[in-house]
Amino acid sequence: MEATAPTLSRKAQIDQTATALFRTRGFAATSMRELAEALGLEAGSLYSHIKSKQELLHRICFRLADDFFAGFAAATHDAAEPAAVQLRRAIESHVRVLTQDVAASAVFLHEWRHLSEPARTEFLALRERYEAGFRLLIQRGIEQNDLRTPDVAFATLTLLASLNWLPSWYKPDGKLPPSEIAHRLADQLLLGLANS
Amino acid sequence: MEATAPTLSRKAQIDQTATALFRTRGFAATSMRELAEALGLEAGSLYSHIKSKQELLHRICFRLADDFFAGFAAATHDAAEPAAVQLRRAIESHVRVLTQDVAASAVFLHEWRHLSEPARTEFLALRERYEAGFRLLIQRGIEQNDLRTPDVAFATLTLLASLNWLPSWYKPDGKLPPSEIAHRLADQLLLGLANS
DNA sequence: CCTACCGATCGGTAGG
DNA sequence: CCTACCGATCGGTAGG
Repeated sequence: MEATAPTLSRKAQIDQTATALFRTRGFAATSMRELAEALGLEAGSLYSHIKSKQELLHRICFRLADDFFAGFAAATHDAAEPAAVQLRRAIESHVRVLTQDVAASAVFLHEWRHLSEPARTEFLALRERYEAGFRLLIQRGIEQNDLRTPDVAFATLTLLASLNWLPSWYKPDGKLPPSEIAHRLADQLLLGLANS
Repeated sequence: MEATAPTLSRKAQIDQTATALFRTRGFAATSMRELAEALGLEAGSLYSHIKSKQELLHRICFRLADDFFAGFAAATHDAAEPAAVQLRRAIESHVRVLTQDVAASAVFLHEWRHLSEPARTEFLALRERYEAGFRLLIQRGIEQNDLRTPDVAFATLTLLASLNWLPSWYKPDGKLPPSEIAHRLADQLLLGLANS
C-alpha cells in the first residue's frame, strides 16, 4: 500500500541522497561511506547499483541539462511570438526547472567542475549553447525594438546569473509559488529597479 | 634587482597560490601536496608558515569580507546623498572588490561552506549583515521615490546575485575596465532591459 | 547487500 | 625547509 511515500527504485534513492549530500557538503567532500550510511547500507554495497562516484555526478548534471533544454525549446516553440515574449517564457521555464529540484540544480550549477573529462568539456559546451539561446532572444528583442542594452553578451550573463542564484535561497515550502517567483524575476530583470 | 615581480613574503605567496588552487579545483579537492608542489617545496614544509589548511581558507574568506564592508562604508558615507545614489556607489564598490582579486572572490563566494565552526556561522552572520546594508538602501530609495519593487528582500538577493556571478566570467585582461563593468551592471539592474 | 580487504592518498608532525 | 613518517580515510573490488 505505502500510501504517501513514492516508491523509488534503489538507484533513484541513491541518486536523490547523493544529490542532497553533494549539494550541502560538495562533491569532493562527500564520501561514499557517508552516502551509504545515509541510505542505511554499507559502502561496498553501493557498487552493485552504480559504477562509480563520478557516474552519480554525471547523471545529476546531464539530467538537469536535458531539462533546461527541453524547457527552453517549449518556451520558444512559437516562432510567431515577439522575442521579448519568448524571453519571458524562457525565464519562467528556467525558474521552473530550478525550483522543481533545487538540490539537483545547485549541484548542476556548482559541482560540474568535478566532472572528469570528457564529460566536463561536453558539459561546458552544452551550457554555452544554452546561453547562446538566451543571447539570440535578447538580440532579436532589440531588433524588434522591445529590448535595449549596450552589450547583449553582458546582459545575457547578468540575466542568467540573477536566475541561477535562486537555488541558494529558495525554499520549496516558502510562501511564494514558483510561478510568482518567475514572474517577479522576469519583471525585475526586464523593467529594472528604477522608478520610471 | 627583481625589477617587475613584487617580492611577496612566503606566507603571502602561499595564500596567493592556495587561493588560485581553491578557486579552480575547490577547497576539498585541493591537497596540501598540490599546494606545496605549486610553490616548489615539500608538503611538510608548508606547516612552518601556516597552522592548517583550514587557516588558509579562513584568511581568504575573512579578508574579502573586510574589503566588502570597508567599500560599503565608504560608498554610503555621505548621509546627505539620496539612497539611490548611495546604492549605485555601493554596487560600484562591490564590483571593485570583486575585480580586484577575482580568485579570492570566487573562493569567498563558493568555498565558505568548508569553513569549520565557529568560523562558518560567523561568516554567514557577516554576509547577512552586508546584505542588510543593501536592503536598507533599496528600502530608503523606495521611500524617497527613486526606486520601486514589490519585494525589497527579493530585489536585494537578485541584485547581489547578478553582481556575484562576475568572478565566473571576468578576465582581468578583458577590454572592459572594472569601472565600466560596474557602470553597466548598475545601469542594467536599475533600469532593466525593457525599452521605455 | 555484507565482510573483509586493496593500494593510494590525505592532513599533519617529529626531529633535524 | 627536508626526510621520514603517523593514523585515518579515501574510492573501489573480490567473493560470497
